[in-house]
Amino acid sequence: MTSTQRRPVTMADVGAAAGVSSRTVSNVLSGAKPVTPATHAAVMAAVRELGYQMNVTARGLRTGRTGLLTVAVPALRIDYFAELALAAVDEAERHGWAVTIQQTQSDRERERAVLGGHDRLLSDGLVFQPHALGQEDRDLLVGDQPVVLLADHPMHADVDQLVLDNEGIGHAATTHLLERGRRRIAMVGPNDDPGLSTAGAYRRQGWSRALRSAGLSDASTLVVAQRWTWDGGVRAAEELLARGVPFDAVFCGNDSLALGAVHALRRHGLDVPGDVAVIGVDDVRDAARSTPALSTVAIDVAELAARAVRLLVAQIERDTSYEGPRTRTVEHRVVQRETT
Amino acid sequence: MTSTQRRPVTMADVGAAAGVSSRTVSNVLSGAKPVTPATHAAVMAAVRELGYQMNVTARGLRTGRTGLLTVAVPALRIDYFAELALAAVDEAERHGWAVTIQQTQSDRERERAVLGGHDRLLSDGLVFQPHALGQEDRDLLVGDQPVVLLADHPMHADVDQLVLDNEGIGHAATTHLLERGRRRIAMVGPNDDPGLSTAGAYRRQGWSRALRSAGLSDASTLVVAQRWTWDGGVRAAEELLARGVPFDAVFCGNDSLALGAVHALRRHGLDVPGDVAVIGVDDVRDAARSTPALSTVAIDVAELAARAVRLLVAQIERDTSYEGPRTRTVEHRVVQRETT
DNA sequence: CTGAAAGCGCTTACAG
DNA sequence: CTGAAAGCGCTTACAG
Repeated sequence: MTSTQRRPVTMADVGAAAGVSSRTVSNVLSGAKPVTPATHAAVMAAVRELGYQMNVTARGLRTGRTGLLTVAVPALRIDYFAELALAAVDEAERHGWAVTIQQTQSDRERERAVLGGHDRLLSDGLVFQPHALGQEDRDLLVGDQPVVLLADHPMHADVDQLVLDNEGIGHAATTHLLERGRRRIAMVGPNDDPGLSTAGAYRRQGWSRALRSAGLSDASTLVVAQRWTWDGGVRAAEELLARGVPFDAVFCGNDSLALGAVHALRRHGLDVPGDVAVIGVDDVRDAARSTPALSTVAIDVAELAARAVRLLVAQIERDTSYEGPRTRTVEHRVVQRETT
Repeated sequence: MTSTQRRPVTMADVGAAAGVSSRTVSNVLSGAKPVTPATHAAVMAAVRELGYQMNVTARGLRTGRTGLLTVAVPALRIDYFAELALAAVDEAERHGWAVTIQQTQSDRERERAVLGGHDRLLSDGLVFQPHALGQEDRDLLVGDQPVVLLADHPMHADVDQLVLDNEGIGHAATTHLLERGRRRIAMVGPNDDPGLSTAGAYRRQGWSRALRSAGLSDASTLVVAQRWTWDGGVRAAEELLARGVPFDAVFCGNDSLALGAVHALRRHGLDVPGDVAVIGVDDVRDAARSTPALSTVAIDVAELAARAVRLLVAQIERDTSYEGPRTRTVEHRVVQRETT
């Protein structure tokens, strides 16, 4: 007995059934060239009859397009990146593209591999949030692959990048706390690894500047959170409490940290914002949903992801609206809710 | 002036530079056949020299494998599906596969297209959570494409499926509320569209059975939530309050609904669980994080997604551990937190 | 408007 | 252990 595994139906098979060549089948299915109504009908009938499905890999080899976009982020465990990735999927679908998601785990080698690894990616373009990449890796950013960079600071003038004003974000958050009458404003976030977490470093600079402008100092209330997650926020708040240094507000590097910190502070019997005000950054979905609702410096992640996808698609399709590589600044705004 | 667009480097180019044929380059890079150390070194040097990157589309056409898995879910806006999709990405990466995510928006045509659309998908297999598919579509489930189904009820004996015991889940949740002394137990969830939300219909049956066993009736406290989202939960709770029918507990079809319901109940001055106990289903990440922490019937989504991916990979790779299509039941367990 | 043929860049039996 | 050649299933100049 031989295997019953049937050979997939090809365009040639459809053509044979319809009495035309595979070229005509291709023209009917792609709409690239006009065909007579009779031919069109015959081809479509054969397609249905044989249950033909186009081999998109073969089309991809021939056209150089796969219809796939890659979104590469540090880690999906972090709410911000999860929302970013999912919003990108959503927007891409709206434009007829599919998305594959890659996690780099903030590993430099993996980030380098995403940009120009051993294999050329199956996808036609890349939305990429680097984290561990250094100045030495700049050259990789301008490869043959269409790229839109989501970065903490400008990385390369010849690449499309959407850049956050992180110093401004830190300053805005801290200024908000000062305006609410707080004077002992702790910060949770910045990693001590100089190569990593540049967002944290810039946000910290903004925090320092706001404090200095108000004639305040800061050194004793900076807490390092190795991971910018909810659990990291819990641990950071506990460390802050354990130190015994008084504080009446906490500026957290992102909302995940802030939500974890609020949780931990309340578990320890503190009132938020009565005893301690807390503000985060990002405005992830949970920020508005949590009780008390979290004040934050909002970045519209969904809009950011959508912009990145639209920009990438324009670049790939050489849309007339595409005006070459640009560095664009992403908006942010303070959203006051219940924790400040 | 001609365009400076350079032709991509091919295996033949690498072979020419290394003084071997493309076949040998292929063998070196894939490791399919052994090569002498000298040849290996020469090829790798040429690869580095020329900056060669394999065209994976061409490899895909030849081998019939793309290294891509598709995960198709109703909508990423629903936390459960978002977690499912992201957990699948995570597990797939661990096995060396990439994932593309598709949203069907619970649209029957889109669900049919995912199974056997006009185009054969670029991916090698499918993890699929159907929602709008009916009995008439059963045949599509057994196409040429490797599939693992995540279903609300058994759909086809010849397909790998991981099935929830939804009646049991409804019964467990309601029994838990009864054990906590509740007697007027509302339910939020089931859609009135008979074709949709079979999960809700089965969970409702379990709720009814538990109430009947306790000698209680239910009819007046069933609320339909058109969308199983946080907003839907807010609206459902408000509708329940507006009716004026007394209730001391709410069983919600999922956690998103439950979290929204808790939020709305508290906004209306009710104490949870003092006045009203609330339980959901799924145990999404927010359930444990919210204040008060949400009691729920936990389904380990991450483990479910990981199991589905492992099963699919085994099926695709014809792993010896793969034992043919099976219907497996997914575990659930009541997790009591603060809302009950 | 349509056919016959070349070619996209790989992998893999066929020889040696 | 390696080379020369066929072929995966499409699209697209080249003819007619």
